Amino acid sequence: MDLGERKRQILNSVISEYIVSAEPVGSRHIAKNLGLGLSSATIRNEMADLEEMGYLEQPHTSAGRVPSDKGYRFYVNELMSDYELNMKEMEMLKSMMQLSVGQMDKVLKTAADFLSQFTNYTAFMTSPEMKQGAIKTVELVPIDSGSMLIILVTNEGVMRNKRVLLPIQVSPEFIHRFSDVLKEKLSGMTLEEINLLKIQEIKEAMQEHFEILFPVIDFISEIIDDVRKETDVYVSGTTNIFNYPEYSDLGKAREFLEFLDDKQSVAQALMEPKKEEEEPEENKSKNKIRITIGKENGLDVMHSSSVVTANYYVGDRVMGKVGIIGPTRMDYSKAVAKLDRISNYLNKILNEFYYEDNKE
Amino acid sequence: MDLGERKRQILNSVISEYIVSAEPVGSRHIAKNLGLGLSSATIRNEMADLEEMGYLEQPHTSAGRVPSDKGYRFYVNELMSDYELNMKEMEMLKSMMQLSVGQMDKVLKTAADFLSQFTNYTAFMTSPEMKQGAIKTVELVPIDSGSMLIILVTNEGVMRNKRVLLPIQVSPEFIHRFSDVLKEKLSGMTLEEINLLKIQEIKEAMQEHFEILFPVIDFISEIIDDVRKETDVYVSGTTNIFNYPEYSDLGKAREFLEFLDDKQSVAQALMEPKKEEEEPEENKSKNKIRITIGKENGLDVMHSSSVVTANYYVGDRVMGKVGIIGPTRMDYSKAVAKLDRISNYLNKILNEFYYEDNKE
DNA sequence: GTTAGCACTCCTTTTGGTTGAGTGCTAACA
DNA sequence: TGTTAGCACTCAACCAAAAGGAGTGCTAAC
Repeated sequence: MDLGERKRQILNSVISEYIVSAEPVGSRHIAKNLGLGLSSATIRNEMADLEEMGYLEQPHTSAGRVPSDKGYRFYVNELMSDYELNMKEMEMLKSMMQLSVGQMDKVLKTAADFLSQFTNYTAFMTSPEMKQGAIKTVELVPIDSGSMLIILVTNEGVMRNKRVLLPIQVSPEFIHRFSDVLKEKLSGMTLEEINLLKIQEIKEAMQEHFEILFPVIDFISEIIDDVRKETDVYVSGTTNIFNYPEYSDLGKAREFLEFLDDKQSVAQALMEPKKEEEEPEENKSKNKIRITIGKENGLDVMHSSSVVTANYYVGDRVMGKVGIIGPTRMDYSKAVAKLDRISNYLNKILNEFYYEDNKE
Repeated sequence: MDLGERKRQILNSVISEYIVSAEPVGSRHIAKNLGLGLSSATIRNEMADLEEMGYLEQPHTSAGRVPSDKGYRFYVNELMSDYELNMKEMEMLKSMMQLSVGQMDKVLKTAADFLSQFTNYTAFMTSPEMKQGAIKTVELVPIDSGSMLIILVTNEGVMRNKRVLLPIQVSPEFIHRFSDVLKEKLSGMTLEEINLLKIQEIKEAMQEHFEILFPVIDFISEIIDDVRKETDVYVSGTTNIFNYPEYSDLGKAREFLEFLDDKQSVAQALMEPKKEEEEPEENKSKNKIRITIGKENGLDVMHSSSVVTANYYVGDRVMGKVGIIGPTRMDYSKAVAKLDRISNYLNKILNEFYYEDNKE
């Protein structure tokens, strides 16, 4: 259904205005603001039409109009213009780029922290998913006579370690030998590929102290399993929601913060639009940035919030998502622009630093 | 200054009542509630005295009385009775004890999460401080031709790792050899003890590829430094504050949540009463549980909150603090009892599992 | 098709009065 | 001298009514 130029302009104007003011916008305001020499009465008629079509809503009879989810959708897909970062924002961005790179988790967390400060919304970051769960390398490190450390580096550069109490006393030298055996036998394997045959192979190679093999295998599979199903979500800048009048009701704020505190459900909310193929093409914005508006989010708590996400990569494998959560009355244009910059930069760092792992 | 039995009883009654009701308590209520056959008028006189002495306050002329910080202090030190966990609470505690032990961070985080659920206040946990910063063991693990992992286990069982890009190509075998050298030379050392002589020793032992020594030393000191000054605080159950009317004002809630979000200042707030010796003995409760009430906390934001902390140990070295933060109108008796149980249990786990590291 | 005019709606804010819990003080009582 | 009944007073909290104002829909004229 096409809208006609004038209706588009009016809709655009209403939404843009509402995004900054958070107050229902009236016909008079639009009439003045919009350059067209139209009277408020004309605008009023058009707005009534837009409401009938579902793009606008009226909180009550004698109030101005407010965009509906459908209105925002249209705005995002058709009306919104690209936002250009201003000088100050460029400066901020630069300051982020000077952050040092260390462990991957830290890079990701720092990026999320920055994102929340930069956009003034709540930012999130899902931790790398280990889809295939292949082992890059395993290492055993003796700590003392009774315990050792298992270190496991996966395909995607994720690292985990776990301390294991030894069922029997073995020498450090033995642990080193054992470590070498494991490394040789398990490197490149996925969890599925570690079967009885493989275990037999390892057993033969280690010659003695078989008793410690099973606990080790146990721990390895546990670790991989952990990492694999770990729906870890890091959320930053939760208190930013206090900047927006939509959360000025204590109940609302509470509900939302409790939701954000429950990593489990945040993860769920973010994972939801996984049915990528079913989703209409128009819901995607350029550069793989995806916007989910209001009720498009499954969870009830999210019905008056929007989510803007981007993926991050190592090589060309999707590792996880970065994004922001804010009220549906979000400045989508700015949000997209900022997230775009940051995710690009993040990809750059990750690939410079971790790409090695995924070569070959 | 002694109070006399009756005043003590009345003060106790007022505070106990206020802790559950959060409403200013009036003379009439106390007259009825307290078994003594006194009229409200008498109570009124006594309460006026208590106010004059600074134990009680009046929000406004025609309201009941509310305890002051001084009142709470007196209550905590002199009046409060030990709280006995009831059946349901015992059950909960048991369920916590079944949690599996894995990496130390996780144990600590889980304990904090549990603590917040158990007490219904906000819980915190400071990460292990590495006071001496001695190296337990160092291990280098080749990842690929261009990089390796440095793993460092400290005295207290804290583990860190960092990936290092290699300035030159070296064989995995070399890295192993190098690893053995480092382990031999550095185990048990503190950062201060790694001096030029030591470095020379290592250099001699490694024979070739000296170029990679310095980056490694660099990283080691960086890691130790990181760990040492890392004022990491983990906060759990922030949204619990919504259960208490003192935060039912949006501004208050916001202020407090923003404070909790800023790990830096939380750390500061918790570290403050470090001048242990100066502190009057009475501020300490039995079993090393420390209570800081209202304005006793340095930071402004904390002026209407109280903090209850305990230390946790490995061996008999203090590793960090666990505790809870709540309104000054906190149920101190319950809070102390619960924290006591949990910190004891935590110590048990930590010592069973990590004590090895600190033997010898 | 556009617009001026006007009655109408309904939220928001203000105002003022009422209620009730609780106090301090005084005077009488044991 | 300590305790108590009585009473005037204070002040937050609640409620209802009134005023204000932004914005609409509709009608009639341009």
